[in-house]
Parts: sequence; structure tokens; C-alpha cells
Amino acid sequence: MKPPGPARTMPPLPRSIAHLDMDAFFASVELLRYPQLRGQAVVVGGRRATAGETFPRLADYVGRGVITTATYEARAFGVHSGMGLMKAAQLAPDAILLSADFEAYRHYSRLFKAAVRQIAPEVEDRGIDEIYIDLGALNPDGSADAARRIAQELQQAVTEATGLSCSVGVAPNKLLAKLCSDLDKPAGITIVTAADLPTRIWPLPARRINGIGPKAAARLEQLGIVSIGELAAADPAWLQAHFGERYGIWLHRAALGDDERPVVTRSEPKSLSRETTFERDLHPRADKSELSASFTRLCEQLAADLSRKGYLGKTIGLKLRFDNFRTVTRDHTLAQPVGGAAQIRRAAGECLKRIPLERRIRLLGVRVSSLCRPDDDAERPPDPVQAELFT
DNA sequence: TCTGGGGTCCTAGGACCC
DNA sequence: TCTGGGGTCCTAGGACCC
Repeated sequence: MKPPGPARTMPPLPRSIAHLDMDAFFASVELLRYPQLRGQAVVVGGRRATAGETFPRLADYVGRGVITTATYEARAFGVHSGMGLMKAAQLAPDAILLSADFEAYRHYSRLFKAAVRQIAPEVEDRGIDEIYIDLGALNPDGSADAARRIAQELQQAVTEATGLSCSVGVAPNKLLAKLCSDLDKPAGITIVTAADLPTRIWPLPARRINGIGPKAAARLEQLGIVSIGELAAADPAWLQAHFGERYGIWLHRAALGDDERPVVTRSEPKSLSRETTFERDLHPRADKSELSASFTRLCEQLAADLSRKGYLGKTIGLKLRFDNFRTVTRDHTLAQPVGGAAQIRRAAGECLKRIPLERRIRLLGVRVSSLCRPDDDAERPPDPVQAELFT
């Protein structure tokens, strides 16, 4: 029996969680390199182009790329990330188009995260340009004044380290922190407490909640729910009937600003993958050699990724997207984990045999999951009893 | 002229075992 | 002959996020 202690009887302390989001990150890194473009509509996207004398205009782009990031000046034309570049060119033909340089973005990503960790070490990585930070130790009583001071300190540290601006939201949990880091962009600080929910959060569209995407938002709207407040007022059982047991209850709790997820400071990847969209749709037979070369290259890249990160994988997956945008996947689980390009290629080839190829192919991808570290138990001799049975 | 590339998580059905 | 239920692993697809 454990002795009864204060931890068992006291209510949990309110948490203080920050979400820090870099402002128009990729585009802002490009502006560090090309300060003469400051104030202009600039979009980042597409494949590496040949460097020319002048900056290419969006109107001159030909291809299948999408916008990765747009400056706020470009967004004023109605373009946004994820939009096809050809479509964006209609809205903002004179915008400058720069191809993405992930090497540079990763460099600035490391810089800003290191700067934050100097101040607050409990950091959860959420991709290249955003993080959650547990301010618990720095702000034990969750005071709004202290939160604002820490947020200012974080912003200043990030700017000193990178020359870039970021926006910060501070709230009692990750869901609300994420929501409010977006409320005053760029370079904003937004502090939200549970008491602010009705006035500051409930009027917002439900779509702003991280986890409500285009499909769920459209379905909610069909059902007469647009704002977060309307979602909070909905009957949980009714939501479950329309969205499923788990997602229905999650929707309701999210609208009430209820989120207990911890800040996760370390995690292991579950899968690694490589994929490519061809510049033109390839015919399974007529373009066989081109397809085959791409396939091999993807497997080699993936094997290199695995080796660099120190993983093997037991399940190999193949992904195809046809010219009509239909996507199919096939998985193949091996008896032993593998990491070599030829082994991956062989297993993915088995997957490919199970897909009827009746249309041109737009995209080809290879994935490795069920990851383990090579020294886990791969090299260990088989269990003697088992070995005896099979010899 | 639509729609990138890298991920995570969830669901649902079937196989197989106890 | 059929009936029961739980647990795990595998597979395929889809929503969502950065």
C-alpha cells in the first residue's frame, strides 16, 4: 500500500503550455537571403529551378508543384500553401517564385529550437517550424503576466538567433495554445485561460481546431455547426452518432477546450518514406524503364535514410497514384527486418505485383514501417529450442 | 492548368490463437 | 452442427497535419 499523500488528494495543477509557430517560415528564410524582396509577394514551392539572372515570376511557371509557403503580401492575393502553382499564378501572376531549399530551412529550424531550449528545455517538436513548450517550471502558478513575459523572452531569443519572427500562444493545454498562437500573426503573443473560452475561442470557426479538417468541417456545417461555441453546445451523444464514438466525443471535448495530452519531449519515428510525383503521368508499359529507374532510386534514398538514422524495418509499403488521382497502397511484412535498397526493392516489387496497372501513373512511393534498431535482436542467433525444432 | 512530400493516427475486416 | 468472446497481427484506406 502506498501512503496517502498530497498528490492523491490535491487537484492537478493548471498547466502552462506555449505553442511557438514561426511566421511564414520558408518564405522568411528566403527573405534573409534576398532582402531586396522584402515587402513583395513571394511564394516558395516547386522543384529546384535553374538559377537565372532575375527572379522568376509565378506567371512563368509550368509544372505540378504547389505552394509551400507564401509571404503575407502574397497571401493578400488569396494564395495559400497547398495551392497549385499554376492556379496561384492566375491570382498573383507577378509574385516571385522561389524553389524550396530544405537544407536552409532545417538549419534555421535547429537554430530557433536551440534558442528556445536555452530558456525552456521541455520542448515537443512538431515539425520544422513549430514546437510546444511546457512552461510549468518557469510559470508554476500559470500567471498570465508571467506567461507574457516568458513569451516575449522566447520571441526575442528566436529573433536574435535567426533574424526571424514567430508567434506564441500560451494556454492551459496544447489544443488551446495551438489555437491561440494563430490569433495574432505575425509576431503576436496571445494568452488564453479557461475563463476566456466563451469570449475568445467559441466565436471562432470549428475548422480552426487542430484535428478538424476540411471533411469534418464540411460535415459539421451540413449539420448546422460552424463555430466552436456551437460545437460545445451540441449533444455529445448526437455528435457520436454522426462522427463515431471516439471522434464524436473528442470533438465535444475539444470545443470545451479540454485537452490532457502531455508535452512529449522525445519520440521515435514509426515509418520512413520516399515518394515522387512525375512531371508527366507514366504509362506502366511504355514508360517501364523510367518507372523502374525511379522505383530503384526511391528504394536507394530510403535505404540511405534508414541507415543514416539507424533503423531497419519489417514492413515494406508501396504507394501508387494514378492519373485520376486515385491512390492505392500495398504492404508486405517480412520475417526479418531489412534496410538495404535491394531488399526494400524486392519486397516493394512483391507489392507492385498485387496492383492492377490499368491507368497511367502519377506518383510512386515506397515506405518502411515496423521500425527497429539494427542491434535490437536482428543479429542474435535464434532461440536454441526453436533452432532445434527446425534443423 | 487542379491537387508536393513527409509524417501520424484511426477504422475495419480477416486470419489465427486461446 | 453451431455457438462465444478476447487478443494480436496484418492489410488497405482515409483524415489530418506541417
